[in-house]
Amino acid sequence: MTQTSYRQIKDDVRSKVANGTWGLGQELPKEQDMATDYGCARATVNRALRELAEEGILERKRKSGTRVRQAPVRQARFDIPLVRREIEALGERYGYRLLHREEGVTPGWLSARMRLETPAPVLHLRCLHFAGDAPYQVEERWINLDTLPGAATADFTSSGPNEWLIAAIPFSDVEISFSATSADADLARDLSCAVGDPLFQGERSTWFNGKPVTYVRMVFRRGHRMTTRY
Amino acid sequence: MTQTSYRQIKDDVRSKVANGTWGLGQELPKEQDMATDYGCARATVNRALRELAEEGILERKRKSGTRVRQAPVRQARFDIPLVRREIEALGERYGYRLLHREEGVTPGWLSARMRLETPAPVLHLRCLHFAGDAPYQVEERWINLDTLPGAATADFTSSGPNEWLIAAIPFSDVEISFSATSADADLARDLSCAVGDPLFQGERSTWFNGKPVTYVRMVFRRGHRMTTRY
DNA sequence: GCTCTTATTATGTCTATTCATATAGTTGCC
DNA sequence: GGCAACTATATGAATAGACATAATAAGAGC
Repeated sequence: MTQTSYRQIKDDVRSKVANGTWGLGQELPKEQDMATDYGCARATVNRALRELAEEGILERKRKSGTRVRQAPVRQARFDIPLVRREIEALGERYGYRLLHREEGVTPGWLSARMRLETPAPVLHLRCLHFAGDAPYQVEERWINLDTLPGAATADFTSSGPNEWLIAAIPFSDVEISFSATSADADLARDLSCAVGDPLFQGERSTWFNGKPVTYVRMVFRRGHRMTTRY
Repeated sequence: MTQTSYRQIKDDVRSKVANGTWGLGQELPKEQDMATDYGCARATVNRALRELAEEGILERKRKSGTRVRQAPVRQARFDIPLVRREIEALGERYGYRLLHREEGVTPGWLSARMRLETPAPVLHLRCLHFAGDAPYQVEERWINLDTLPGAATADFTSSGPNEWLIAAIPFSDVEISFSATSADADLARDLSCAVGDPLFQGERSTWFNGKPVTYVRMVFRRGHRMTTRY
């Protein structure tokens, strides 16, 4: 191959940063010079450097140039798939069960999470996702019936609300957060663990054009880890 | 402005997906057509769509075209800054204390985490990071002295190993994972919480050219959450 | 010395064109 | 029908050239 790929340049720059040829905070040659060195167009170098900057490795500023980031504010990317896929990716059989279903109005803490001014009618569901025969995740979900009245009549006994929601409504804003919690009596029973066991949990709120759609709390089985590499 | 920016196109496509104009799995017009519609070059549309695909909103395949992703395997990006920055970003005064320092060899579990064949000499540090006067994070770190002999003589009493490491060695491979743990007696004392409290923890291993550099376990104060929006 | 203005410059983006590459569809053979 | 070979096509990527923009550096005026 005679053409220089932006990938080659990325790899080259990355390794030069990794092996210390270009130390922290050091300024790189300007795009035009690198382009001449690599024997390619400036646009090609530009793309390579731009992507590396997005990955958090470089820092770029107009006029002042490109330099290696001082403090690696590196951002880790985690894939947040559907539970079903997550379990099937583990090579396990996916199973689902609806534990509880109830209509009501948003309690105070939920109104806050959903950024609601006044309480709204909600459908509350508690479901269990299995990996093989073992419980994998407890999903506790609230769906705003003002935004999605159809949820009241939907059947969640054989498949989870996630699948239904995806088909029912798009979303424009999402907030995800992860934290630790400990197993209360219900969680201990559903996830077959001991009361007080530390559990990893995720919470996600979604909005559509400013209107709250749903809030979900996903509590994973004991020992769950969310991992990424780069 | 008469020129069409790839940002405008991104926003437009994003909103069309968000408001349901283009439903899940639906195929978008081909690049060339969109370019004519927007009155811009195909490269501009290409950049917009490429970036949206990278964000997990679209799915692209040569010849078959571009479509809205069916299952939002959306990837959440979390910024993993230095603790110091994290705390200062909260508007709190950053504080640091070294709790423990010890040289030894890698125990079995650590060899596994570092993917070591045979045990290696390590420096073990336990540090505490403060937000204001309150403990914020316990950092338990092991540094491979085979890779970084200089760590043995470094002074970690006034500033954390992270700062030192960043200046001392670049890294090429990183593995991060998050999970839940519960407070043992030591953690309870250092983080001023009760024994058994659920705590959010992160672990990070780094390698440089295949050689293990360091492993760190960061246990956050009670109630810590890692959040992202998009 | 100090502030304001101006010129310079590196990155940011867009265009138009070209070639590369994966792959869905079609064709043709058995 | 089933399978291999071929073709058409949408995206992927590179090039050269142009202009935009932010920010530094230099200069003017006080």
